[in-house]
Amino acid sequence: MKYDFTAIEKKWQKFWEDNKTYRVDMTLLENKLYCLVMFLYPSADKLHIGHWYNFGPTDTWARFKLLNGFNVFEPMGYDAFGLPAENYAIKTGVHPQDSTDKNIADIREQLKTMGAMYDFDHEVDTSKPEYYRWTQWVFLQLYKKGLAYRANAPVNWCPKDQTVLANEQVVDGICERCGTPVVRKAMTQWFFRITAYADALLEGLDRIDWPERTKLMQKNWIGRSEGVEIEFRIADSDSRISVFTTRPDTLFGATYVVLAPEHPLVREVTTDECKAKVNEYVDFVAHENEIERTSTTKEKTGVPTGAFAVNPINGEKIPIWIADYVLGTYGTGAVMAVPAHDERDFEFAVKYSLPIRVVVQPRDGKLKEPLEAAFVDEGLGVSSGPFTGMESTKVWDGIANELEKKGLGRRKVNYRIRDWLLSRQRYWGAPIPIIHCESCGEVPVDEKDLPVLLPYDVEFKPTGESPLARSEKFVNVHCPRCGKPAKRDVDTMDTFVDSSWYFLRYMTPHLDSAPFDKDLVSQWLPVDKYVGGAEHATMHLLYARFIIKALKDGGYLNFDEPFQSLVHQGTITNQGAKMSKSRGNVVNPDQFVQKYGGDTFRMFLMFMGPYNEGGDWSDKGITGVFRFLNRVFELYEAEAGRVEKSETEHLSIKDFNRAEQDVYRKINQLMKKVTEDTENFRFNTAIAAMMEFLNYYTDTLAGEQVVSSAGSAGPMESQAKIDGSVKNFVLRSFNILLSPFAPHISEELNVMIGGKPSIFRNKRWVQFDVDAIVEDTATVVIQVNGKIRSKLVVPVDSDEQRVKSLAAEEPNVKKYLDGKQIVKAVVVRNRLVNFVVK
RNA sequence: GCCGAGAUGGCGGAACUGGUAGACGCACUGGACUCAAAAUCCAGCGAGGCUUAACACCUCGUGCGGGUUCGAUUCCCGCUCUCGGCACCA
Repeated sequence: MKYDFTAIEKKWQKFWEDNKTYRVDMTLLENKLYCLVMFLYPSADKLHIGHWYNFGPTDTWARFKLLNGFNVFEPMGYDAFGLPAENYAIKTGVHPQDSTDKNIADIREQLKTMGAMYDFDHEVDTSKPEYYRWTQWVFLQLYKKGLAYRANAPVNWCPKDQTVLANEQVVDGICERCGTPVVRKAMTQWFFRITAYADALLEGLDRIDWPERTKLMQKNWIGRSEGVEIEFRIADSDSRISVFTTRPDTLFGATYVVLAPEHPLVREVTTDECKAKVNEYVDFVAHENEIERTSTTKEKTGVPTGAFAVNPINGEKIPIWIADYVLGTYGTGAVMAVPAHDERDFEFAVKYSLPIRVVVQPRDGKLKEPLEAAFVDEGLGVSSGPFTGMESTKVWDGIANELEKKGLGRRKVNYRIRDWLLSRQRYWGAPIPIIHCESCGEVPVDEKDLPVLLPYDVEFKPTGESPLARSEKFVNVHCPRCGKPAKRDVDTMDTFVDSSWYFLRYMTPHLDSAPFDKDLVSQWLPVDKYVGGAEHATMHLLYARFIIKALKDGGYLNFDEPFQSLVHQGTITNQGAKMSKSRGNVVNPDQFVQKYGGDTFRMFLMFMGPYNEGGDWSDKGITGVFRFLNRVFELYEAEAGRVEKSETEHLSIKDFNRAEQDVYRKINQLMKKVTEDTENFRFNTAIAAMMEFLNYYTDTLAGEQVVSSAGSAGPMESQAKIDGSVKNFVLRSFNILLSPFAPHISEELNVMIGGKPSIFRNKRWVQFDVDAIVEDTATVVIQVNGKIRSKLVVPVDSDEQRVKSLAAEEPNVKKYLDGKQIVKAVVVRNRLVNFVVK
């Protein structure tokens, strides 16, 4: 019989479903293990290779842990709100809810062909009222704690599409959909105060097992910097300009002050003579679009205001400029410029002939003046009043102390991270549960009145305002506080809010009385292993950490880091580009499942290379995995009749002949290798080792055939003959090793050799025999002056002197030693001998 | 520009703490089976040289240039290129 993967896979998928094989008893907490993949966006493209690459190997790992006795919970769900469904609706008129529901139904069927351990009774769907009701609840908890607020803020606006864009839709300052440059437009928006958690988010990184580069990305994104906020008095005025600097040690070198063009003091300080130029410039900057404004390659521009500021450390009067290289949104929106020690100030000062004054010299030598570039390192203070001659760090503290004493400055920590703008002027999302009342102002919807239902019948074509604003039924309500007519907030929430807490909902997806079961969540969380793409490093992974911390502070959770251990699968590209529908290079996994089966396909994805590296897609090589499974199937089919069909098999190692010892050692080595590799997501090498073993084992059996058919007596026969008990052991062990990788075929093989289904109910991983792994011979490499001249097979741990003299006797070694003087001989036990000769 | 990761045969990739580079697989070549093909099986497969009766043997070889070491894909210094992130954050 041939390996009929289609029949086998169908059969076992049905078996698993009928027997609820993967149902998890949530109340069994011993050895609990929460294995999570980032849930999926149910697009019309359905599952692509990238999903399989994320989910398949993770399922292998989860099965491996299950067989090792863990009570593994591996759920799947749908991040169903979001822009693509809405854009699709705008284009085709199909309502997002209809297309989403259909996509989910299709995708669920596709998921089943993968053979993963999902219990579909635990699915979550963020677009269903039973879910988003609680997303709104999350919003209200943050609102109650003052962590959600409304403010006027610039948003990304596409003038062509007449719509607000999410940050993810703006690629290099261009609207992802139509290619028009995005402009900034001020609108009143909702924010989460993630900045209040900046330090907590940094601190938590030290406690979690995440890829270092991801932690570093978050660290950089948060961008904590310690500095001093310094007050510059404005000459002939009572006003002051506050600047933030991380280099107060260079304060003596400040030769001008720069305000951001949108700084509130600009109008106040500008002198009459400069007014025209300044207004013109402010206007010019306001019309720059996002790319122009933030481009680092663009030449800096600016104009003087005519006013002067007084340096608080030495009373010097220095000019105040405005320039586009100072951001209104960071620090105080104003900087002190120290051209000698800051690259940007240097560039600007050179362009506008502003003075450049060196106040830090390198410890070894002097800077050549005029400077060719800013000297930004630390060193020794010069021309710095009482601080001259001191180390930069000393000057830093000295000046900071001095300013604090005089009340002209204070130490301050600034962050690069901004508050999370979460409102979207879009339809397909969870409505923000706020009511605006003329007399009461902002009124949160009462929790018992949740969910605020998203109306189905809404015109969602973009016009620049939120589609919900056009639904009178939705908008017009009575104020819950005073009863007067009021209006609902018409914005919806960023889908990253939905995905910031979904993993709490999986335990009890249909719970009606609360967002999650506090007891279950406190016992199953944090997630033990989270697997998903690195592209979420500074978005979803940061947002979720923040929401969890906020909920913990609200008293709802007993942990503050949601994902204890994180793994990123690599990205699968196609011809070097990310797969996406717009590029038309998406590869559909179904064709491979049809041609080779789900087992082969998921195994091939694991065999391609290191899991965290991904790579460019090519189906070259899938035949190798397919052949492997075919050969495995044939081996079991051929051997099934010849092995003992009992599960309790005691091996009497003492009686092993040479061939049996070899086989036993190799299978034990394999157990160790596959166990360690799978644990650490090194699937490719685990599979290679299984292939290697299969090659070895079929060769061995072939040798046995030759000997027995020849019928010759003597030592050869006794060496090659392998007892049924050993074969039985090999087949059982090998199948267990294979089962997390190719679950369908393994269930089938298990039955063929007399096992009871299901492997994943029996939960028995292999236990390797430590003593059996050790080789009894070693190949020692013999080098002369580091070049390999011969090899020697010796018993393990042979006497060094003996190995050395044996080595020297090797003909090809002797050749190189003759007539030379042996200066030294390096002997590494069981590995090599290196003669150093002159 | 800054931060991070990486570069190994025709291709994907192996190589434990510095110790046989190229495991495993693909592709390719030759052979067996077949009327033929597919599938399968066997053998070969980094480059070059020498001897080819054969086993061997020799030189070079892990992006480039140096260094440390008896010995470097592995460690150090300096480059080049590729990928990912950030984008004037003072």
